[in-house]
Amino acid sequence: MAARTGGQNGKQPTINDVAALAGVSKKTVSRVINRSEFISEKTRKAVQDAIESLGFVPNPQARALAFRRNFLIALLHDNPNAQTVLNFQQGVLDAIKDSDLALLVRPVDRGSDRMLDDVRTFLEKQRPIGAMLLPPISENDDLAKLCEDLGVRYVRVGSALLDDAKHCVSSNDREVVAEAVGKLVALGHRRIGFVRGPVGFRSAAEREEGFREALAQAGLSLPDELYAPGNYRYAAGIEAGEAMLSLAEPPTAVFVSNDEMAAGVMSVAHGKGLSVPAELSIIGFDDSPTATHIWPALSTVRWPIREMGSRAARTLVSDFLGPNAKPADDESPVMPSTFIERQSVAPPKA
Amino acid sequence: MAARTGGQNGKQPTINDVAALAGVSKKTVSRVINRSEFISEKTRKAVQDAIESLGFVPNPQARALAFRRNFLIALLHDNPNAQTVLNFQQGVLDAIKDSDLALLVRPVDRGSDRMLDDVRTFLEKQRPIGAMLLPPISENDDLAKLCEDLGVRYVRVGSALLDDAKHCVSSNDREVVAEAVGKLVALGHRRIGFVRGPVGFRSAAEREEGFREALAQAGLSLPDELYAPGNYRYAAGIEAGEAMLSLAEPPTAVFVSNDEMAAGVMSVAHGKGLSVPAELSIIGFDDSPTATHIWPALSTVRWPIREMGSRAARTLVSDFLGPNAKPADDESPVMPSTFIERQSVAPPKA
DNA sequence: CTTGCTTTTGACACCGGTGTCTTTTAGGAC
DNA sequence: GTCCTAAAAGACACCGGTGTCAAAAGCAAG
Repeated sequence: MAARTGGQNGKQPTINDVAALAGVSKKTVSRVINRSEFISEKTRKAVQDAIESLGFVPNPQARALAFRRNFLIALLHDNPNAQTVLNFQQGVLDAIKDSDLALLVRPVDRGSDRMLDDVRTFLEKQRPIGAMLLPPISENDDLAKLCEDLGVRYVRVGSALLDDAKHCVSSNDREVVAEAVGKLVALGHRRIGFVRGPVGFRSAAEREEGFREALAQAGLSLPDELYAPGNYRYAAGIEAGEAMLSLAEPPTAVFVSNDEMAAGVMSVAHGKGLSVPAELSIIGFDDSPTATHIWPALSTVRWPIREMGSRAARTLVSDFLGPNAKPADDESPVMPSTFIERQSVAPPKA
Repeated sequence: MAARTGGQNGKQPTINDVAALAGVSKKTVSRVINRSEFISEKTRKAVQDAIESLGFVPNPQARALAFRRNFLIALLHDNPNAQTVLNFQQGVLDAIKDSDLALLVRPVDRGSDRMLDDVRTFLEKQRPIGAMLLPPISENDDLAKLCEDLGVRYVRVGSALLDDAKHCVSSNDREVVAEAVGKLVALGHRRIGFVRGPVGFRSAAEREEGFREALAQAGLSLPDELYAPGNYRYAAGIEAGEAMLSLAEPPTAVFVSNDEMAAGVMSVAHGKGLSVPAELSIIGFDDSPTATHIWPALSTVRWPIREMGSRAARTLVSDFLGPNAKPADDESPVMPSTFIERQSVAPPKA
């Protein structure tokens, strides 16, 4: 508990006040703040005391100006889903908690044709040290190039490596999807449906590849009628469910590329009086809140999203976070997703 | 499309460059940037051209320093639910889009006993112009007082007026809950259960009051066994559902204080083979994504959360947002919630 | 007590803007 | 043309820090 003199005379103390009180020059105070090594223990102590007793907090704007560098990092996203953004954000904050950094969050409208200009303006104005790009905009190479051009560091977060390791944090979706689908096969499922994510999304492609790998591994094929397009929205799940579950020979299990669509498929199953999981096993992806809010609870794949946030921040600005922050060079930027088994999967009936 | 000279020679142009190019003093350029009125049209034009051709963007840190004021507003929240935070945030951004302001998002750990100190440090360091407090932390008077003391403007967002209108944006939960429950009554329901939100949350109290108002209005009573405590979590919904639906005479309808718990109740109903809405009507609150992802889709109450975000920003910093931003004094800070009817409500069986 | 070196400290300019006050310019009345 | 006044523009200090480089202090060796 430092003595809080509060806003005495209504003004924040400045470095000059500290210098005066400690009987040193402001530069010396600056050295203490920035942990310069060329300072005697005695002086450091005196300055520290003065800082404490005044409740001095360095003005970040002044520092930013003098350093010609802003202690800000930006999180750019196009709301893949709210929980993901917030968890990621929390991970970032875990990482920068004890540093001087602050986090700027910036939604980006992927659809707009002014998107690049908007981001450019934002980056030019705020000049953050670095930017973290969440999927799906992390897949946009122009955006990465823009950061590069503007001298803003960047990290791209995705379901697979999108760039060299220095600019990437990713999960291993393909493997984990293959593993999950492998479990369906092991339970005896032979007719397994697939609901895809939106075209042009890397995450969707990765999940599909993982799915196909597992089928190939088991020597199974994917008939056209068991393959549905989708866009990660609930309505697409409904459509896919309607289509597949009306078939003469419906699938006994489905892998759906995200939880929201999986909820749609499940709702169709309920509507048709099909019991889940007895008559239809469903696996989703995301481990969104929805996964446990529907009935039966959905087996799904979880991204280590908070950890990815920390990792992304550390990759981006390890040099601002103290000695242990930097991920070792030989450490892979791939963070493992996990398959979560809940109640929506069972062996096929009969 | 301004000519983008890009990062020529690797540096951002400064106000001095603009001044030199336009053949005026930097103060004059400053006047143009800040739309001072004492400037001739001719000079303004010349300066504008210079700005355009250099692609000059004023350095916000330098401005902040000189103005002794930071062009930042902060959003403090304790993740009431992810979608809410993000929607609110979007509303704020709608409002500040064309201004010089930027948004800083800061999660706060309500549980921590260092919470106040953390926030204080944050505010002292960043010195935002103002802070927006989302529920439930908006209900914390100490936090509001802290902002006051630090000279940081604030706006508290809540389900009811928490402070004077200058510091408040709220919804009219009580009324709308009463209206929703009124509809249950109108359909013929007489045994209506209630699942409460966490003790100590204003939002929970408001919803309960609305519920009781509607019952009183209809001359109905609320027997103890139809009143369940809760905490806004799914598991609490499960518990409440187990308790009420095991009764000899279960309710024919339930009002649940948020969607997440409502999903829990619904899942118990499914588990017991009760058909929703035929045998049990359910109303939730929040209009979270979950509401439409469960089956049947949940009737619920929607906060005008994005609009509240815009409104909060405008109340906070109307003086930075141009002439039309200020909400008129006689305009109420109460924004209307709406009852959304979906498939989880029907007349009682028999 | 000097000398010579290293460590510590300080003076002063500077980062890129704005505030204040002064000077210049423009325009109208005489 | 001169004078006066208001509008426009500029000079210079300042916001609160850091960089640079020179000066002071500390210390061992001579």
